[in-house]
Amino acid sequence: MSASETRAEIVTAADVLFYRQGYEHTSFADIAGAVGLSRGNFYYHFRTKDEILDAVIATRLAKTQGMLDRWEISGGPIARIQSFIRILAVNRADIERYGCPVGTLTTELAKLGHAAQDDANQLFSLFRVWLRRHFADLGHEEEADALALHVLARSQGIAILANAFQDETFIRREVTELEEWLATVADCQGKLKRKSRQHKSKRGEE
Amino acid sequence: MSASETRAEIVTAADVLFYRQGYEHTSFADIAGAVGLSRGNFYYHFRTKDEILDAVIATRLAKTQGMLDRWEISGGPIARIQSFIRILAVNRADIERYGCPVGTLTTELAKLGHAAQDDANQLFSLFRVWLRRHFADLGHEEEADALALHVLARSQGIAILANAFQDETFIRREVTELEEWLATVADCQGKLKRKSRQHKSKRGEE
DNA sequence: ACGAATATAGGACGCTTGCCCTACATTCTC
DNA sequence: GAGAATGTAGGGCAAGCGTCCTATATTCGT
Repeated sequence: MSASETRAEIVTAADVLFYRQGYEHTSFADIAGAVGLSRGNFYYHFRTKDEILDAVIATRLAKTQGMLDRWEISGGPIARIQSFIRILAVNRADIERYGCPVGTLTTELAKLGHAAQDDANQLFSLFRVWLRRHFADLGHEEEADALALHVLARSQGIAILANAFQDETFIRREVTELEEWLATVADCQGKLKRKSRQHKSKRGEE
Repeated sequence: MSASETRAEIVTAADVLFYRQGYEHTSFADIAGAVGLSRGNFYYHFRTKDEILDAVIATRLAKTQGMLDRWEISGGPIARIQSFIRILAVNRADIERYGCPVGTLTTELAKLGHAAQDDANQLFSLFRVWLRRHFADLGHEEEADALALHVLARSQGIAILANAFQDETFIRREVTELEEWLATVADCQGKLKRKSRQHKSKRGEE
């Protein structure tokens, strides 16, 4: 098997293991075993555990960016922000069992004081600037960043409690509430727009 | 030094270390070193690491209960719920550095599949039923639990992002928003009560 | 077809972990 | 003040960790 294929397999396996068991609690042997490799061969592809973590974070960043791009091909800012909110409902089962992949990783790395902490935070930043842009498109230029952080925080909180209490109806209810909140924010924008016509009208909604 | 004193010192040291470094990342030697004990002596007081964790959780439960009781000696339900919300502001520095003690512990134990997971969740439950009771006192009997979980989730989300981004103004802003939200919930109760003596009232907020 | 590059296997290192034991010091009891 | 209970120290265990090395397969360019 080609080196890049094996490497990709390792990263994929490490990705899911880091998610389910945590970074520190996952050993070289765990990953090697999951891929079906010897530890020696493993070392041929990754010299240190940190290297694997870097690779995992890199692919997560790429996959996340891809997802955000996909959300952008159709619909307006409201629909796009909704797509974000709905990950909670879509990935409900995983979140109940393992929590949010982004939140749990950054939390763990923060406690470990790990060097890759900043890289992991980039995952949050990816969502943050994406959401911020769409809130700005809704006419909330000034509070765009605060709104983005607000949505992120709400999602993270939902994930944590869903994980702790394994409560499906809780997730559904909170997602609905968050969508209602978004609607009021979007509505507020409508009023503002009617007052003072925004400069760039690159909307596509309503 | 008496056995119970040493034991208490160990638990205190373990408590803060588990909070700052995480449970798994904290070793016997770390705790023993923090208290200034030999590993041998340590074993005299605690045979296993799980035993220490249980003791730590127990004291956290007791301390939390004590705090909730203290919040109850004065003020009405609104002020009490506000007390809860304000822990975020009060413990701002620690939360930025180490996250929420409850949230990070339950998250970690969930990933580890640790036996004490349920005990740690009791910490959440403590807050949950306490908040629920006070929301019920506000006239929101039916949605009391949902409202309690909502506040809990919001707090957790704020803690996570504050920890990731180390952003002080973010915490302050979100705390203010959460307090405003509480005011609308409380306000809604006032109207409802005037209308139909605090019963059969759906839809609490907004 | 053959040497070179690539890929895999398995063992071994030094260290740390949680855990356990035994020997010594201290304190308390009578 | 002798002896029992309590507390402390330090060493040592097997297992697992991340890391590294070397020997062997496999693939590939020419």
